[in-house]
Amino acid sequence: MNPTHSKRERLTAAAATLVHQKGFSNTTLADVAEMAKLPLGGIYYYFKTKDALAEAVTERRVSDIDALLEKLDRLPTPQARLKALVNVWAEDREIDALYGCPIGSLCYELAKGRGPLSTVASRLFTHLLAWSEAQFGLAGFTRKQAKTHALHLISALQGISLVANALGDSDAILSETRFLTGWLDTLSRTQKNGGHA
Amino acid sequence: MNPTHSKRERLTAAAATLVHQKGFSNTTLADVAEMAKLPLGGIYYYFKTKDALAEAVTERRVSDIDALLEKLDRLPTPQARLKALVNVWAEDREIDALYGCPIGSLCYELAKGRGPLSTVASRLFTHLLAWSEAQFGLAGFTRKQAKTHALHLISALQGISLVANALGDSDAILSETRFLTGWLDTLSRTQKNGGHA
DNA sequence: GTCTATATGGAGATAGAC
DNA sequence: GTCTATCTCCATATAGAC
Repeated sequence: MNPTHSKRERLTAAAATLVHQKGFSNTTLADVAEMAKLPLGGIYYYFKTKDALAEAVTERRVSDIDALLEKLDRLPTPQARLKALVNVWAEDREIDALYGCPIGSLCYELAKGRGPLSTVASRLFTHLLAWSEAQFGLAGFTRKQAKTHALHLISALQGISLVANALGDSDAILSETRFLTGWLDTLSRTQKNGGHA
Repeated sequence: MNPTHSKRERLTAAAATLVHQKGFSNTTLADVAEMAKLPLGGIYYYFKTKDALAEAVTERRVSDIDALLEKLDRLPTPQARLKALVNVWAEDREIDALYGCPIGSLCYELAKGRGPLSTVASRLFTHLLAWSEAQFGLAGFTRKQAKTHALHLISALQGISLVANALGDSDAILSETRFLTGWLDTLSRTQKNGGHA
């Protein structure tokens, strides 16, 4: 509605895309302005500094995660939800092999040197981990087991994105997501009271 | 011996440390010169460009990996070697939680945008994966299983480094390395002809 | 609110004395 | 081979007209 919000939205969207593809340091405000079809100086009405733009991009990623998890919450069982999360990586394998996971690569870059920004970035993982941990809990695992399994799952997804990106090989992601799906199945079978949400 | 090599060595060592701590983009040649106790201009006698320095850092990491794997090769069984690899991450957990895995964070950064440099960086993972795959093969797995397991292992180690770095939590690395060690034990037990190198 | 023009600083890279 | 001084470019950021 408000044209102000529309431009701000275009800026964060353009920045999110460019940061994913080229990294934050390699992305110039001129790049962002061009993709958002705004003059360079126009950015500063919406964002005082480049770091403020990075923060907006991070917030946007947090929203993406929250929206995804809400969608997954509609599935009937925790096992189905966890497998659906894994499946998101399988579906995004081509773009992740090209540019890495948008969350992981952002966190890794923002963690270097910048104090305040890295704090915001860490929220991306606390959300994912808390949700996964909750699912494992609902599936009947103890709190400790749920925590360990959630950490393993999210780490594996982040790691395969990084490795596949380094190798430029999207099939690696497919291999690992199949492995993780199998692991989740095995866990369900091992459980006594297997997964009634 | 040659004082030239000594300075070149000091430069790559300083660059490797700084790139790990602050990232490649955030590291200036002035930083490197200062840490290596050389004047800024002196760098250009050894490295024509900043990218050439990045390449030297990457080569250095490749050497580190090769030396590590050679050391692990002296262990009696493939299971012992794989568990020892995991243990390296457990031992390095404090520094990895602070700055991320030196290999993974370097690859992620160099993969963004730079064509030629990312190729060199990918060698870091091809070495690690080939070695791990060989160990799983020696442990009695089929080629396909060995490939899958190697990818899972290296991904998990990379992923936990990334997540622990984002959270600033070295205990996360400890949790995951314990999990992986347990997984390797389970694999051995599942195998019929368990692991005679 | 939006745009143009410009200031400022910093980082990579070079020239050239020694 | 080594060091000092400097150049140039470019990216962030600002000033100020409209």
